[in-house]
Amino acid sequence: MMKTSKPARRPTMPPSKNSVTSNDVARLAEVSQSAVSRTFTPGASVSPETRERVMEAARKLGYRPNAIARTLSTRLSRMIAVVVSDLQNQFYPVVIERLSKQLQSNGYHVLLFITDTEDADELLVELMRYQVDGIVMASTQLSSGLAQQIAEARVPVVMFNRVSRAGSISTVSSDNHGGARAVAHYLADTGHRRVAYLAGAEDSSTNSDRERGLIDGLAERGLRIAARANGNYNFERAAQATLEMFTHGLESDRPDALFVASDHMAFAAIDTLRGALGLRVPEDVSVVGFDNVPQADWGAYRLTTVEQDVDSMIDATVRMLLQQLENDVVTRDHVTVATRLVVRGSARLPQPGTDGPQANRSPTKASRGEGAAASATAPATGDTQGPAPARRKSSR
Amino acid sequence: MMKTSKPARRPTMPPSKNSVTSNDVARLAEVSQSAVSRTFTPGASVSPETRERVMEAARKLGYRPNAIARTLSTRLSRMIAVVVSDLQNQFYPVVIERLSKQLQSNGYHVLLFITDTEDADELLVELMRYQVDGIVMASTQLSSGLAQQIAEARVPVVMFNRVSRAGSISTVSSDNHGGARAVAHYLADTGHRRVAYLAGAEDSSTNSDRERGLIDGLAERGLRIAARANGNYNFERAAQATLEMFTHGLESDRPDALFVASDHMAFAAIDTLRGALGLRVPEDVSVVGFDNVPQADWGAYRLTTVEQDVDSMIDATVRMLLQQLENDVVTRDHVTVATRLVVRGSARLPQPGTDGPQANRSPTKASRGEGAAASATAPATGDTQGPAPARRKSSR
DNA sequence: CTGAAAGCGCTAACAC
DNA sequence: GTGTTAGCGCTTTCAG
Repeated sequence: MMKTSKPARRPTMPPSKNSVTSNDVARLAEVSQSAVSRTFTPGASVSPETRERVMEAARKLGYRPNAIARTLSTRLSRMIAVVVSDLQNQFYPVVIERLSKQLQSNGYHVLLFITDTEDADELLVELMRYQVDGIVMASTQLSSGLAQQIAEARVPVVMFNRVSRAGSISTVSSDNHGGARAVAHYLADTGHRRVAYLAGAEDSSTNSDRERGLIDGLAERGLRIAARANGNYNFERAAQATLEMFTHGLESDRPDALFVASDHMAFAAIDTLRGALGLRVPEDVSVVGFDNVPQADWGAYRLTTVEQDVDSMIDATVRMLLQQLENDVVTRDHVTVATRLVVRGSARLPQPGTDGPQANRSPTKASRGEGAAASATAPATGDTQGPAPARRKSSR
Repeated sequence: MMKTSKPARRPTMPPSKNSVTSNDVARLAEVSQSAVSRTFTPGASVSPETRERVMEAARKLGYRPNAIARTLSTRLSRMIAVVVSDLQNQFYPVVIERLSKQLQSNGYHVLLFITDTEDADELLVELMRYQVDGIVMASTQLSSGLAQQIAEARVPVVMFNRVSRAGSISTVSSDNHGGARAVAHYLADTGHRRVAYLAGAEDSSTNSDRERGLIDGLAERGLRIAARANGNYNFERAAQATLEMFTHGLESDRPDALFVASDHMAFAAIDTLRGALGLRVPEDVSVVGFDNVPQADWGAYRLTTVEQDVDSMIDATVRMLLQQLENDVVTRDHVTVATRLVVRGSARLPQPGTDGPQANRSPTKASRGEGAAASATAPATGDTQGPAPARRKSSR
C-alpha cells in the first residue's frame, strides 16, 4: 500500500472537476459575472433577454453553479446533518428514508453520520466544519457543552425521538408515556396480571418515558411491573434478557405478558419465548412492542405494538428546521406526536363481552394490506393527547 | 497586534456561523495566515514553535478550519455521495451503515441521496455541484450519457451490487450467478423437482444474473424452472406474485421449491405460503432467499439463503474509491465477491445418507450468534469462484 | 521555515 | 437592470 507523499501541485491547475465557471459563461454570453449569478438566483432581477443569453451560454458550456463556492459566500450550504446510530433497528432506516426525501424535496441535502459510541461530540465538531445549515440528531444525546457550542454557532438542531435533558434544544418525539400507558391498560383489561418489562437503553428518554407510562398505566389498574430486564435496544441482549427473565422462578410466577421497549427487541423476545423456552405467543405469554416497524406486520409475528407516527414526526422535524432556517432564528420547540395501539396477534385479545377496548380480531389472518393494517386504535384507554395528530408546545 | 486598516466588514453581514477564521488565529499567534494553514495541513512544514503558538491560539479561540473554504481552494471536498433507493430491503441499511463507517474512518463524509424513481440523472447532476470526490451508486443504473459526463468530470464512481451495462464504470458485486447456481444444485440434490423462481426487478443485473444462475444450475441437474413470477424486489408485489403462482393449477403441479431473488421478498413469500395458502415451509414447499439479511436468522423464518459478503463488498468498494482518489485517476475495475449458501430451516434438508452437500442441521435451534451463524458452506456445488474471498478483474 | 499575495467560484453591495 | 468591486476562508506559489 502506498502513501501519498508529494504535494506536487503544478502551476498548471489540475484538470478541474467542473472547469466551467460563471466567468466562462459570462464571457460567452457577453455579460457580467453578476448577470450570470443573478440568472441562477431564484429571486433576482434580470431582464428576460439577459437571462436567455446566459441560459444559452450555460447550456452550451454545460455550466453548473458550484454549490461550494456559493456556500462560501452566502454561508448557506443547504446541507443538513443527520446523525443516527442504530440502523439495525428498522425504525431508523424508515426515518432516514422519509427524512431524506423530505429534505431533498425542499432543496436540502443530507450529510449522514453514523455513530455507535459516545464520540458524538467530536463528530459534531467535525460536522460543523462543513457549514451545515441544520442538524437532526436521531442518536445520542448531545452533551450540554456541545449543545451550547452549537447554539452559539446559531445552527438549528432538532433532536428526533429523544427529549433533551437540557431543554435548550428543539425536540420531536412520540407520546411515549401515553403509548406505554395505553399498553398497560390494554394488557390489564385483557386479563393479564403479571406484566413484565423489557427495557431499552437505561439512559434514553424513550426508555424512561415508556417505562414510566407502563408503571403509571398499570398502577391505574392496581397492578405493578412483575419483572424487568434490560435489552439495551439490542437484539442479542434482548434475547438473552428474555431467556433469563423467563427461566428462573416458578411457573406460576411466570409473567403472562411482556411489554418490550422496541419492536426490534420484541422479535428477539418472541423468538426466544417460542424457541428456547417453548412457550406459545400469545397463549402462554402476550408480547407487545413499540414502534410498529414494517416487520411487525409480518405473518410470523403479527406484533401488537404501539405505532410511532413517523410521517408526522418527520413533518414536524422538517417544519421546525425550515422555519428556523428561513427566519434565521434558533427556537426551542417541543412537538409530541400521538401514538396509537395497533392490535395484532401477539397479545391475547379482549374476550367477547368484556369491557375492554374493542378490537377487530384477526387471529391468524395472513392477508396483508388494508385488511390487516386497519388494526384497532385504542383511544378509549384514556390517553392524555388530544384529537390533534401533533401537539406543539412552544417555549420562547 | 491591531487590526489592519482594511475597510472593516461592510454593512450587516449576518452574524457568521463560525466567526473565528484562520486570520483571527494568525493575529492572535502573531504569525501569518499561511502558518496557520500549514499547522492544520498534515504534510506541511512548520517549526515546532510556530505550530505550538498556532495551536494555542486556535484552542483559545475555538478555531475550526472551514472545510468549505478548503474545498474551494483544493477542489477536494472529502465528501462521497452515496445513492440508494430501497431502504425497506434490510440489505441496504446494513450496507449504508458499514459503508459510512468505513468512509468516516478514512476521513470522508457521506452525502446521502435517496431516490425511488429514475430521476437519478437529475439528482446526480445536482450532486456534482457539491464537488463530491466520489460516488457510490447502490441504486439505479446510470444512464450511459450521465456516466460519460461524470467520467469527463473525472469523478470516480463505483456501482455497488450492480454491473453496469456500459462497462465503463467500476463495479462491485457478488457472484450472483454462482450463488444462484449453488441454490439450484442444493435444491436438486435435496430432492426437489419443481423449482419456481420469484424474480426481482427485470431490468436489474442482480436479477438476471441470479435467474441465469438458477437456470444453468438446474440444467446441470436436468431440470428447468417450473414456474416464474415477478416480485420486483418489493414486499407486497412478492406476496401477490406468490399467491398467484401457487393458486392456479393442480396440486400435483405445485412447485416444491421456491427460489426468491431477495430475502426481503422471501419473507413475503413465506408469509403468503403459510398464511393465505395454508402450506408448510419447508414440508410442502422449500423456500430459499438471497442476501442473508439479519432477519433471515430470525426464529420464525430461519431462511436458507445465499449470503452476500457485505464486509468484503464494502471493503472492495472503499478500496477502489480510495485508490482512485489518492492517485487522482479514474479506473474501471470489477470486483466479484464470492457468495456462500447458508443452510437454515426454510428448505428441506439433505436426507442422511444422500449424496447432497453436507449441512449442519439446526432445525429450530433458537440460540443465535456463532452457533446459528456457522451454517454450512456449499463449495462442493462447483461454483466457479476460486478460494480467494474476492476476485478482481482489472481492465485498463 | 515563513510571509505576502494571488486566487478558488460565487455573491452582494454600490453606483450607474 | 447591469457592471464593478470587494470579499467569503483557506491554500498555494513565490520570494526571502
